[in-house]
Amino acid sequence: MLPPGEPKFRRRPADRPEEILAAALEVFAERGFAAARVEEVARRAGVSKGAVYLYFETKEALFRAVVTQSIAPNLNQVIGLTAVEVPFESTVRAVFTMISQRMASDWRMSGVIKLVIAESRNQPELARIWHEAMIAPALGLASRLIEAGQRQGAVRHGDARYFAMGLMGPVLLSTLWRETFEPIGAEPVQIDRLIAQHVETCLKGMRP
Amino acid sequence: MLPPGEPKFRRRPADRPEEILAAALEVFAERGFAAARVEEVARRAGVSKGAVYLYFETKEALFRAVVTQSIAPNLNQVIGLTAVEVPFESTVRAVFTMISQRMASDWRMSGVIKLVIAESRNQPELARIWHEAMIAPALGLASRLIEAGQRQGAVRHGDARYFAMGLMGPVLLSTLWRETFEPIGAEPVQIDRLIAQHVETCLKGMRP
Amino acid sequence: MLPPGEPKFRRRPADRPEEILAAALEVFAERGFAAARVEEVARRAGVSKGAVYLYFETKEALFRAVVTQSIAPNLNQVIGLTAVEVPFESTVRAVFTMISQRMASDWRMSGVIKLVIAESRNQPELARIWHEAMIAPALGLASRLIEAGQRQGAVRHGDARYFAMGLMGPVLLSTLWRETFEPIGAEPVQIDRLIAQHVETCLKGMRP
Amino acid sequence: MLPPGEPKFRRRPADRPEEILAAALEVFAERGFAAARVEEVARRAGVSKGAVYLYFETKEALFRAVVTQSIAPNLNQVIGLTAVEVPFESTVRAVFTMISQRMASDWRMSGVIKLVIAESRNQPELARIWHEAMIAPALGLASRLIEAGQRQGAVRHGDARYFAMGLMGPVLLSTLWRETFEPIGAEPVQIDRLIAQHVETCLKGMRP
DNA sequence: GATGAATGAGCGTTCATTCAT
DNA sequence: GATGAATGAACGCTCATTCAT
Repeated sequence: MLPPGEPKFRRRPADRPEEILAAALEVFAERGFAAARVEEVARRAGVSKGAVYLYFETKEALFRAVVTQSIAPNLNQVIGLTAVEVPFESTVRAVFTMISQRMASDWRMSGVIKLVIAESRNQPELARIWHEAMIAPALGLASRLIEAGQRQGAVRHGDARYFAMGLMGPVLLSTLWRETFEPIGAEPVQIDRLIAQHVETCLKGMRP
Repeated sequence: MLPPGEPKFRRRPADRPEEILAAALEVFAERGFAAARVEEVARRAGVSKGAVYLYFETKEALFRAVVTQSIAPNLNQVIGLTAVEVPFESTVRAVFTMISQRMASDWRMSGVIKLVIAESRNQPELARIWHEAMIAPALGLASRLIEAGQRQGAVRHGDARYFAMGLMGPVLLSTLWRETFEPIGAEPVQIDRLIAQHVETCLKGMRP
Repeated sequence: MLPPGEPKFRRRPADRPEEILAAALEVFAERGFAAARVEEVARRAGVSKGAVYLYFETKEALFRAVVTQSIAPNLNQVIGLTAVEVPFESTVRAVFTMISQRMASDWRMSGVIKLVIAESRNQPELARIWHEAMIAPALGLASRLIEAGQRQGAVRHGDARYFAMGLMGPVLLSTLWRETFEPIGAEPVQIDRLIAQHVETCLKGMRP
Repeated sequence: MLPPGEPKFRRRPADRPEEILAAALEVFAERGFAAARVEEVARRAGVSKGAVYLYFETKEALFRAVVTQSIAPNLNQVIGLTAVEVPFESTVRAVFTMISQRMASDWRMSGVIKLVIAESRNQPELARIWHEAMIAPALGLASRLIEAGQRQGAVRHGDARYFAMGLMGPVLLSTLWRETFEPIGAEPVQIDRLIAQHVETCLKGMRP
């Protein structure tokens, strides 16, 4: 009874939007917003060009969805750590171990970070959302952690926000390194080893 | 350099390429390569659209020129420091003081860095050029400096390249912060202060 | 006609084509052929988009059906008047009273007239059908009536077809007025009063 | 010195917009707004698709320009007649002689009238503009003329606006006849003869 | 050299039509 | 029969590039 050959249409389950989002993240991360072609997103998602528009109003809406959906899963993980009450240095090690594991395993984050940076002028609303939902909370959490360390006498005098940025900077560097220079043949960075070494350096350097 | 008596508002054709490059950097940094319009570059350079094509074969050639011309001035300055032979920590402080001053004063570098990151997949040749001409030499220089420090017993055991990235990471972070989040109202970062604090933290943390 | 006991809100499949045609006339009259969307027709008919294609091969076939089905009911009514043999002026008054009542009550005719006019170049076959089935018979009927009046000495010398058009013109004008200018706030026309006054004027003006 | 073959570009004088408008009127009148293709307008104007967008922002703006530019020349001509003070019947004859000549010679008016009618729901602003700039003034002028005739005892009792519509109706009918039914082979209407006969009929029928 | 009107390939988006369910 | 997700041709609009002036 099955007709020979491939059926022209195939009804798929409700995960179509996710498949399109995944394909869109790939294409946007590779090409940037303007150079990405909707048809290419559709091709990688295994659907026709028109199907993309069944789920997303415009190319820009698709882009927004790509960026905003990247926030939730990471946010929860970071928030989870605030509850734990442990000595300062152990907490910093735990947070950055988690971050480096996420960065190493979740290839999607690197792409989104690059997109937010690259498109911030064209889509300031996305930069704002990312700042408010991801950057500011994470930076605030780290700053408060450091300030607590300073009050406990575990951390020397200094701007807590700059200490936090000093810890985070190499995370960003290694992420963008992987996105930018590894594809053209630069020596790979082992993110977990880089971060582990850097965290120890900073912890020692931040002691009174 | 200007012939005396020449009124300075008189545009001399010989300046055209530089003016176009400056305008192009502005527009590319704001919009990215694909979303940048040649006509907008021409407008900001005060020339006609056709004039851009008198000096640059294509939009892509213009982009390549923007990125490659940004290398030379910075490269010389870094190379200059290798000649000087001073104690390890003083050299690190001197290098990063210079870097933070350049980053704070030369708004063009931030834009180019962002462009190289954003367009690395579309224009891998540019990422390669930047890596070979800027990143690898600078990283190699820093690594060799640190290795020398380790041989002198001034720096503890550890991967020299990761120490260098640990030092550089916050420079990149603050640069992209200024490009990405300050325009949407995020709290500004004082790059020189951040870097100064971070360098002291790392120097202390890198001691044996 | 309805079987007794059948609840009237129960949609019977046999009504589908009529419901679709009614919805299609609405949408085509509002938007014109090209701007009308099949999905909107389906929505107003309370069926799915696919259902339209169960009854009509293509959008164009649906449009043809809308236009051609509008012919029959009116044709019978006009033809009915030819049988009656009454004095000239009474017949003219009777015909135009009927026309003005139809025009005032049957909002569908106005829409179809507008469609035939608007789409005559894209669908010349429809203009031809309408001309052959509606316009030419009606105009021929009126012309023969007037020629009879002229032979009886009740109507002055002149082109009978132009007299007929002189009588019909304001009917068309008021119909299109209602379609075109009343929706944007122009003063409404009372079609029956306009036609009554105009018929008297023409009858008097056509006397020898 | 002339290169053989056709030059790829040819700079034309400042009448480009008019050429495009003329071509656009043709295409819109034939196809309606939605079915008209910008590329076809460009082809008939002898320019490329992109050139249309040098002079008109969007297809809709082009359509608006087509409709609004049709108003001015006719308006002046009608207004000119209000100044003249002549006996009632002579004035009516003069006005309609002028109208029939315009309609017979200026093929553009018929197309625009059809467009305004057909697109009034999609582009109500245009129907409003046409009503305010053409229809209402002309109808008001005719009504005032007839009311003056009534005060002079030259016109019998009756609604002046309906008398005016009675006079104008056949003008619209014959115009749309030419647009709609003559292209499909219907017998042509000699607009000037129809109107001349109709005006005499109405004038006689409007006498007290 | 310099200009900017003109070109036309390319892409976002729509929607008539199809067909697996 | 009915549905509506899916398709893909078509078309509006943009903008890098060209070239007559």
